[in-house]
Amino acid sequence: MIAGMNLKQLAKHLNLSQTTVSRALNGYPEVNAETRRRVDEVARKVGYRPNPHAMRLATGRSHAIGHVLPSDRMLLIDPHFSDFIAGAGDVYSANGFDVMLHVGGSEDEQTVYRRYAQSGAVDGVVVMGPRLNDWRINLLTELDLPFIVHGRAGDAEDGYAWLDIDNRGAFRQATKLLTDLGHRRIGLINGNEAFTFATHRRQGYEDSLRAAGIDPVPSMMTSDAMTEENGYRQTKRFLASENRPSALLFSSMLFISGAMRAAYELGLHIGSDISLIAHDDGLPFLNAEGLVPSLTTVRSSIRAAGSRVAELLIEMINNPEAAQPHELWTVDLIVRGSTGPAPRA
Amino acid sequence: MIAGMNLKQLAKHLNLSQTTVSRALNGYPEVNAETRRRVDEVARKVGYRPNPHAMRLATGRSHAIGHVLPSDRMLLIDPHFSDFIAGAGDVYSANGFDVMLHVGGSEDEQTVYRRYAQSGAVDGVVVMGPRLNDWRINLLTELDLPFIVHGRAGDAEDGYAWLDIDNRGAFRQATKLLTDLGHRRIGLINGNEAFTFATHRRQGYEDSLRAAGIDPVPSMMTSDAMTEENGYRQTKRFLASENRPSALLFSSMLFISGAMRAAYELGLHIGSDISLIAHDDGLPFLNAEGLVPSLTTVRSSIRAAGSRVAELLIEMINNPEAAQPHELWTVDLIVRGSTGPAPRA
DNA sequence: TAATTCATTCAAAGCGCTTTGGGAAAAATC
DNA sequence: GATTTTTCCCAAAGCGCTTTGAATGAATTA
Repeated sequence: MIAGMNLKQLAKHLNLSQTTVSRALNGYPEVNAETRRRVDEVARKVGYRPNPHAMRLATGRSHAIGHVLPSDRMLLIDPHFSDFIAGAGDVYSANGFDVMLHVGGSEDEQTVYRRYAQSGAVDGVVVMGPRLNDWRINLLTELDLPFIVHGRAGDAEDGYAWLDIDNRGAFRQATKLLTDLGHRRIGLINGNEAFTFATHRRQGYEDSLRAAGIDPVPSMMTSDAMTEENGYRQTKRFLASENRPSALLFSSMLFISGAMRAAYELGLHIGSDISLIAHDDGLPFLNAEGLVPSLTTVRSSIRAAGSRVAELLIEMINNPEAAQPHELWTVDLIVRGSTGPAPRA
Repeated sequence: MIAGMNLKQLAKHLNLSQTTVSRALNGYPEVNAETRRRVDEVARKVGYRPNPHAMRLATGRSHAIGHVLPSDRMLLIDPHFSDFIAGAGDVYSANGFDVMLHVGGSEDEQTVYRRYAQSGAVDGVVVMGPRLNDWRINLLTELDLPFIVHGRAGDAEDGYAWLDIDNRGAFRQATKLLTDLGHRRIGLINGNEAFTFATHRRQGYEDSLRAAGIDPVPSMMTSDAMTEENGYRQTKRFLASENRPSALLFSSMLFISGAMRAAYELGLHIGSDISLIAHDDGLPFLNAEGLVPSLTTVRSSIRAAGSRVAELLIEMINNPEAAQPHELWTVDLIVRGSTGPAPRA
């Protein structure tokens, strides 16, 4: 294990040219099997590591993936992000990719993308938390920087790569469970509907209401940052209103503890007086099954999505000709103890 | 705005040598004021951006900071991390630094650090979630890679740069508040004590118990992953035990909603039957003030710590001769509604 | 006026890698 | 046996920047 060993030295050490060593190391065919073996062996023995900057300069490829998080968009700098990146990170490093993270700062988000594209600082980027007709998609397309969207940016689903969960279907299922149980007044405590995932969830909710002959009304829906406090406040508001809902649907587990507190405070029994369903991203510190009563959820691991998004992006980078991937993941409804038949009026 | 403009072209465009242009752009003194002005102007006009890889290769400096997160150490891949990085990220990008994030993957953590050091992939690293006598400190010192620890690794506080909050003092204060209020049976629901922050908190708790003439006993302490579920379980266990504590101290807000649920379930009134204090890292989705009753906390923003850690590290990188920074932040005790006098036995 | 110094600028040599364009020996073809 | 291919390897150019070592003319000093 020699510290600052570089190609030149390694080549001299082997009595070979840099060219041959480089080729041997990078798996090019025009090198004798025995030579390659020797090179590999010695390289390993001396702990040779190509200098990444030199490699990048020479190849123009950075072996890095960009994640850009605006700091004003607080909703992303949140636990969902770390779980997503935990999933993606595994795949990145398994494939020799680094993550370039850019958070907030003075430089405007658009400039960051332009810089990435022009300088080749990253080989691709992941777009998280897309909004309706997100401008990033146009920009990145124009810049010709490979990217994949976690989620979708609206109705036009072609023209860019994405992986999304079926939020609409999930909330359709969840709502249907409730209507099937006889609930007629069902409140939706949604995330910020500037994000498409939230509007999709509302649509699913409305779909099933209509299918059950119920008119969706705005007074039964809220759209807000996903925090414990909002969960508490909105739940309390709903449950304290006259003609209160008998069931509530939440866009995030982050709402739930607040919601449960509100129910406790009002002396309502969860699962009978009031039914609760939440979307569960599988955040490790918030376990739906461990709640009392255990929580009925529509569940899809955001971490798994992170891994898969990473895989797809790397494939796109390695094979730019291939078709843009589009993956829509179905979401499982897991019925647990927090849902029950609608109480008789 | 010309796309692929490089130094050579820019120099030709200006009728100057690359040398002069480079120097002008980088603020070296040996260039005429008027020339510099011209260079700056034209560079801006054509949108010239130096190729970072070339820059890195030439200077050996990467302008990047490494954050390495082992995926097995789940406690770090959690909301605390994203808030920390949100704070740090602002500072990084304001100073032209990128974040290299490495999460899990097959490559072992030590190898990643070695690679970073040898290849100059990063100019420095941030060590998060230190344990007692954390091996990373020795390794990084040996590798001569600038680093700063968020937290401390044990008793020897010299020999490495760190920024920590006064966890011991914080829990001393919190515990003292409780003993002053007459509480004698105080439970500690701590994070995993493999991490130094948690042991420091226990020490603070024990300090104040002793000061009040109370013997700390293991049966009044737990040490566990900071999840909602553990908060619920441990609280319930404590409160259901005979001779139950009249006050509980929590190492994280993540425990709290679970704890409050447990109290509600047992019909205990928070703030009178049972007093609660938690450490509050200022996670945006979990607001102590918004709870009902509002929660007494010891509070220190992890996001602010992130910014400051970033600043310090950048200073260290820019000025390697300077003394290693050590910052110990005091923590504020904020008394709110969840604490009250001990109930008469 | 001659000898120094200063202020600017430049050409050229790296940084450590990949890749192009040969080239010599060995193997295959005629 | 002569010619063509193949196999394997190399020298050198290039990626886009920084930095060293000189060179020029102007300004200063003696």
